[in-house]
Amino acid sequence: MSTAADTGDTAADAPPFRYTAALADAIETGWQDRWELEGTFHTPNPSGPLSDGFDRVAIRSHAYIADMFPYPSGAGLHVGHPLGYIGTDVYARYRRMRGDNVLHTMGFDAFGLPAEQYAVETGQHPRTTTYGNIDIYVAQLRRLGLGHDTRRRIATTDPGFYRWTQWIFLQIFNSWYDTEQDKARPVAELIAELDAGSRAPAEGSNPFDRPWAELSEVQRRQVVDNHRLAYRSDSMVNWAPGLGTVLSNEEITADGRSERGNFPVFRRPLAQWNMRITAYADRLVRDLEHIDWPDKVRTMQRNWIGRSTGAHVAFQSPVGPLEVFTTRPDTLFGATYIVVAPEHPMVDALTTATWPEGTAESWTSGAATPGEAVAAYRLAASRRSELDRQAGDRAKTGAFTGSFATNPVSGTQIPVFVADYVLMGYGTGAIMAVPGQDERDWEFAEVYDLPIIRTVQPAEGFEGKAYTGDGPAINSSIDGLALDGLDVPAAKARIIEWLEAQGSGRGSVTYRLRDWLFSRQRYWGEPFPIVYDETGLPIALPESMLPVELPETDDFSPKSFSPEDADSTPEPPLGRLTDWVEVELDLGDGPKKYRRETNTMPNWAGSCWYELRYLDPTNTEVFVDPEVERYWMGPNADRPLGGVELYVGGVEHAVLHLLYARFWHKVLHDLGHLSSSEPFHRLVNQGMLQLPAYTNADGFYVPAAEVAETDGQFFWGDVEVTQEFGKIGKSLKNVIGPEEFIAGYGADTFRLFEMFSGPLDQSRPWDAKAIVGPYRLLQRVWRVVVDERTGATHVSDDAVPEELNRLLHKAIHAVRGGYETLRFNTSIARVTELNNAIRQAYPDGGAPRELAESLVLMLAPLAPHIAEELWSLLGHTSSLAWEQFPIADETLLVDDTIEVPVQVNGKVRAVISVPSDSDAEAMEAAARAEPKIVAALDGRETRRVIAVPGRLVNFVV
RNA sequence: GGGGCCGUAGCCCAACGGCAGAGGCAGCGGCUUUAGGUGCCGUCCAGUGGGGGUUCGAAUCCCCCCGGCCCUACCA
Repeated sequence: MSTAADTGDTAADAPPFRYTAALADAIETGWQDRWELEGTFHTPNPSGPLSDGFDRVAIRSHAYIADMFPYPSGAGLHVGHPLGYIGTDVYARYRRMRGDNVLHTMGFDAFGLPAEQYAVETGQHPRTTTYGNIDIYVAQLRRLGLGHDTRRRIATTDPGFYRWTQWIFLQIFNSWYDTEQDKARPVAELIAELDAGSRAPAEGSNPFDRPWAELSEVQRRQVVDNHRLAYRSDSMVNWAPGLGTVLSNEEITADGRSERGNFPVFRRPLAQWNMRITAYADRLVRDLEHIDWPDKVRTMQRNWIGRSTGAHVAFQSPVGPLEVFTTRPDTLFGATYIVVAPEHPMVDALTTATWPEGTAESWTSGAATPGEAVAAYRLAASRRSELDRQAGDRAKTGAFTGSFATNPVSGTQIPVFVADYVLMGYGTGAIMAVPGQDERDWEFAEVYDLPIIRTVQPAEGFEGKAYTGDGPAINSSIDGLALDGLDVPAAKARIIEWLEAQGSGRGSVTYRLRDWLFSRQRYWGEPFPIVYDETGLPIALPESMLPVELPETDDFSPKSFSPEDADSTPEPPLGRLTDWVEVELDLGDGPKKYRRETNTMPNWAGSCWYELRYLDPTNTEVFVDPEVERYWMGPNADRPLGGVELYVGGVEHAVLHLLYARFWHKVLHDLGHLSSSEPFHRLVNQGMLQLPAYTNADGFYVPAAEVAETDGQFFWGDVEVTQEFGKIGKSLKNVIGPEEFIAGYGADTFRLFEMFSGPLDQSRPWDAKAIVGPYRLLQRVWRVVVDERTGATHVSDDAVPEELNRLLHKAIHAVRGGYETLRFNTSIARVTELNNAIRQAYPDGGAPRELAESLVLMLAPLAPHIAEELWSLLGHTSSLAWEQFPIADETLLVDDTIEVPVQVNGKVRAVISVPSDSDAEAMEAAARAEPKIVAALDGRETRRVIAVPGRLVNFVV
């Protein structure tokens, strides 16, 4: 690895005032101190506590530029992290110099499992490790010279922050989704309408057999709870007894074990908090049209939400109607059996006491009764995680329930199976199986020897099994319903019409998206602002009791069980704190005993709204002042739904964080707290750096830091190893931090290097040796202003010569273009080009001040410290952060004469010089006068002439 | 299985549909140096992964194929 010594700038022979790593270090830390002292990056709000100095910027336009905030892990930053942070910083600094009031800061996403697990291992409190890590991050970010408004820095673990996370939870808890107005409304309005009789409880929300007016107080509370956007329900969760906690699907490996600890994970129902994100499914899809995000991410969100249209169809069974969802109601005639998920509520009822007469042996799974077969199957299924069940190419398995249901069109009795390829969480948890038109059903039908009926004529030459394509319907007509001959869409429309007329089905829309499981049995998270009374129903704490602080304890480990103990029940750590859990409160009707909610929120909670708190971090009255929110994030012509102007982060958050944050934002918007209805207008995913990693002959990775290169070959000790490039991470043993580069070359060089190797959104290999390029650039820029031998500033007051002046203004134009489009690599190239020209014209110093100053200003967003230093050496007393970025003189962008190619049949035959304002006729005339063209045309007739002013002339013969 | 992105000098990357090269790394030659290194100057280097199409003109737009990367996956 390179160090300062490697760069060769030893004191002995380098000129004393050369720009070296040591000088860079002094300049950088000096300016970092000064920026902090002067509050250079303190951004004024239009009103409220942070509005000091707003008059100075009131007439400016404004821009809010943000990064996805980091989780402060113990490992610190590696070279991949700052790519986005530097990118937004360069852009933010550019926008400020372009004349905008720019809001740019960074906080920490600090709740979460790693801190808790580390704490459990070491016995240190998670708060200690978390805030210790934050200190390390803050120092690292500062050393990179990021121009953050540090007054706005928040951590999601700060009580002053999570007080508002809890407040937002209460907003969500206290609202319901009005499908008529298509927005969330306060629960109080719902109750008023129910009381007034102007509204009936929503479908499925009233489990009691009586109307609202006749319900008891407690029953009414239950009905209202069933409307809430945050609600409790028994849901299937991933329970890892060995870890003592439930896990999200993302925390489970493909073979159904916990990612951490590799413990078995079991599916079991537990009372959990959920967020009704499904109510927003349509809007979350629709509004993707109006935000400026990569197509890829929008597609991922659309797929995740998975809106599909089809029909619900009721099949009569011995124990009542069995409802299925299908996207292919047109294939109903081909439905030869039914499959229900193992967790389906009707499984017990459907399971018969004995095998029906004549049941084939292959259907009984060798069990004596259907009850035995189904029980065994359900047990096996519960031991597989949902992810595992979804993992493809597993052989189909199932169990026959003993029951038959009636196909509503054909009247056929078809068997009902339980199988785990049907998921309880999607649709109704039951499907009509149509092996003729569905590959999975075909597979299952082969295993159980079930009938297969084609209801769509396969295309000519089709030789596969299930046919999923379009084609005319066949075998699909009875009296009063003729589908035969119709294509798929027409058949769908016709059958839905028929089903609706018969009352045995209806057209419907279903989503893949499920409600968001919102509680965790962990210590290091936000407590819920919820208590329970003697009814066991949740009660929201009043705002005045926020925050509900995470109670102090040394006993923060989750209780763990024998890893195989599937029947154990999680015990949240907070549940052990009896003094905290059992509480006497006066919630308006005198002091009473209550029990606190002991789950905590998932670590996504804080990241759902932190970008709003940056706006108004010190406000103790509201989570964000509406006027401040409107100023920074309100909708305008460019951002029709409002939101952060530019948000940069990794594509790994394409779905979860960005979907959850959009959801909360929309709820808050509906409730009137926000003018914007989307949190992030423009999203850019920074590319991933690929670092060299090395494998030995056995294919194992060896620590990249210990590998040395000799004559193009790589060695780990004596062992020759093979180089490859891959994602930075522990598994490839190729993690490398920014510190060593900063020590060896300075932060400015590091920033340039990170920005120079390619456009921000492009992944690329990291070639550490190439950092000398940007280093040399800064040394050369330095020499334009400073005499290396004397340290004197050696610019002149001469006028800029014509040629250089044109080059300068072209550079300004191009550099701006690079900044505007986040292609900083091209800005750097144009700065380099200009600098090379200046140094060629003035090899011994004496460059005109105007040139030098423009050069420094153009470099400032990328390499702010050296730019500040040079700006100061050029005699300026204040920071250049707020200086005007150079503006190109349009008239200097075009030369008086230009060279244009002349083509004959598209092949370049000559280059001619013409006045740049020549019109097509003049260009053609000039081209025809060119001897080479005369020769090339050779007297032939020109059939067509294309002359594009300023571009080219093309003769077609 | 589905979806997306990307293939331009040895390498990283530029190029409103209009002369393929802005910039850098590496290499080579020279100056500097006791030497190595640094610094400076100069120089070398591809016809755009392959095939087809649209066009006066294609790296750029369209189709197919190859290669690489990323995401997602029994969603009825």
